[in-house]
Amino acid sequence: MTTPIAVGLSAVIVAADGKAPYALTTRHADGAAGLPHGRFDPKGHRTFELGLRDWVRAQTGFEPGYVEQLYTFGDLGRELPQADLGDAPSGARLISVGYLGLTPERTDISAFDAVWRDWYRLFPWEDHRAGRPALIDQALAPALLAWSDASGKQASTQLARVQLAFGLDGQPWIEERTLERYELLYEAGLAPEATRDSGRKPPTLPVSALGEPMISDHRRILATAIGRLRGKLKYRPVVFELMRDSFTLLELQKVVESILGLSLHKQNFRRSLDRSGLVVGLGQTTQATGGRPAELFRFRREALRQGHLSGVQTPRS
Amino acid sequence: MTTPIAVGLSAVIVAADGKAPYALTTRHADGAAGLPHGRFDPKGHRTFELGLRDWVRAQTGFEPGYVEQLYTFGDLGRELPQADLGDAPSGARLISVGYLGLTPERTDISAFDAVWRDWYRLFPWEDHRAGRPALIDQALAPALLAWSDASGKQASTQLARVQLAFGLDGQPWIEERTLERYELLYEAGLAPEATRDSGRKPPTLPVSALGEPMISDHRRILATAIGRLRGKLKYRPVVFELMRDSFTLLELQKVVESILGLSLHKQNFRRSLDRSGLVVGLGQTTQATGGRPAELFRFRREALRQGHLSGVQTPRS
DNA sequence: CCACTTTATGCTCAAGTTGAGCACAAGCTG
DNA sequence: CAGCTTGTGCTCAACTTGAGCATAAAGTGG
Repeated sequence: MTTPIAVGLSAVIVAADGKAPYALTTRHADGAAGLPHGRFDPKGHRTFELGLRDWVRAQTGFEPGYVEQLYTFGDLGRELPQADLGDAPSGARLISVGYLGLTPERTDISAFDAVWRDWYRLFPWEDHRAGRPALIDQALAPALLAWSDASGKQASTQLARVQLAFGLDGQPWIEERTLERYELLYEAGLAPEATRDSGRKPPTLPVSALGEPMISDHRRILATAIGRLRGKLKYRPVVFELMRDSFTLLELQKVVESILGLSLHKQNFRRSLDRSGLVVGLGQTTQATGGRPAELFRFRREALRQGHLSGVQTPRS
Repeated sequence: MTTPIAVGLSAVIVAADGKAPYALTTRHADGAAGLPHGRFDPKGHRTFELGLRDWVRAQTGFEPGYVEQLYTFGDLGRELPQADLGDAPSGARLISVGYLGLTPERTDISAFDAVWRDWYRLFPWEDHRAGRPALIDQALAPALLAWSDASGKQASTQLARVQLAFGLDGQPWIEERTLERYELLYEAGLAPEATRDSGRKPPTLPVSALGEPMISDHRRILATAIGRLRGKLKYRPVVFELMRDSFTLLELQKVVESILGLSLHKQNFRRSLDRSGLVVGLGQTTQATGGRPAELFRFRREALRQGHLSGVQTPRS
């Protein structure tokens, strides 16, 4: 008797505005958040992507545009509780394929039990736009250092991981290392998910420092998505999937900043955009913002055809 | 009655020397090449990676070191013929998870039905070290352009894809687009695998231009691996997984060149290495090469701990 | 031993890019 | 109109990159 395999498809659908980046999430029984997800149906779905689109549509009413595969998670023991896949045969081994989707618009999903959730509520340590969050050095770092200290033979390795991931001890903060940071918190038993999965006692730090947990391994998938998107912004013109047809350069910058969780140098940001050839001015201006009216730009989709596929530069301020 | 799912694990294990990059391949019944692969066992394998290591060891005797996940392929219709997974229930939907492994040494695998195969025999159009291969413009481009021309309404899209992927019409050759190129050849019916999968008539171009086919979707997985490795070299210090403990800078350069399929500017290559802090001279020299003895270097593993994780620069010559 | 070949390595120079910031422009508000 | 807000142009020094010249240190054949 072989163990059957069930494949779960999960989607991180991202939208962003000047204030925050949002992930499309669903609400579950006890108020826990989850990603839109469902079981891959070998009969009904010709490809993963089509299956994923079906599930997202069914659960949130949202119709995904740009979509790419993120990672396939197959580890035993991370995915069990609440990984509600409806008709999955009990006792099945669950593996899950994560996808990243981008959209310019937070569509109306009020008819569904779904929310566009500011992802920094789930990862409060990731938002450095207003400087390094105090909770890192006040709450997380002490707990992580204590854990690494108690890691016996591996103490020095774990210490190095913590320092690199969280930018301690003079290390720079590298925004793409979102997954590494989450994994460390999980391993250190600081993520509520970890203690849920293992039956250990829950962490003592408050949710305001540890972020809101999610069902199953969804926060891990979200962390993967954030890290990937932060990296990809820089070498592929994907931000534009998050923008409407026309936008001002500041709007674009704010979106990039919200995704990266960093603030950028304004003049240099626009200079690099200028040179990149990725955008063109429309000659029109908008005065929606208060000060001097800003020129509207659009993404030069033609640039893709011409092989321009570097991303936007991200000069820190 | 639900359709069962079988998960296949496939490995692209790469080694390289000054002459060529090699992938560890297995030999099958009719002489066709394949990748080490096998079925993921939900009972026996705690993680994909462990399962993969088991299969590679069993089929080739090779013990993988560095390993990373590449992509999960789930499309219907690409994977059927010869995807011999032993005890897979017939009628199962097969999905396959590809992995990339790197090793400094072409270990002895003569006891197994395995070969270290120069990957440019499978992708002859990918090797530009001695200039752009004539077969692109003489054989592939005409066939691809004819196909795009015959693509009806999509003709212009397909034309643009071909030009971008193969560097036609003034476009630059971008070495990472390995998968895009293979996909185009597949879609155009030029890959023997495509006609095998669909029952259409096989292509008329010779294997010397189209490359040797592989079983199942293995050449696609290999193309994915090549593209990923070519990209990753530049932003993560992974080349060193392909080097022995000590090496000369020219050896390193040759390995990078063989992976990229490009030749590089020697002085600038070493200058950038120098500045990167990724290597240190050992003070010893070797005169294995004929001319003036070269200094031996080693990878500064400490650099990883210090957060240096950019890759090597690749200044084209 | 010397001219010559081969590989290794140092160095220069112009052009371009980046990081940082000053200054001015063009709206709105009280 | 002063003062605030956002937008936009421009400069300057420090670095990086692309390209190539020049020299060093081995081996080889005469």
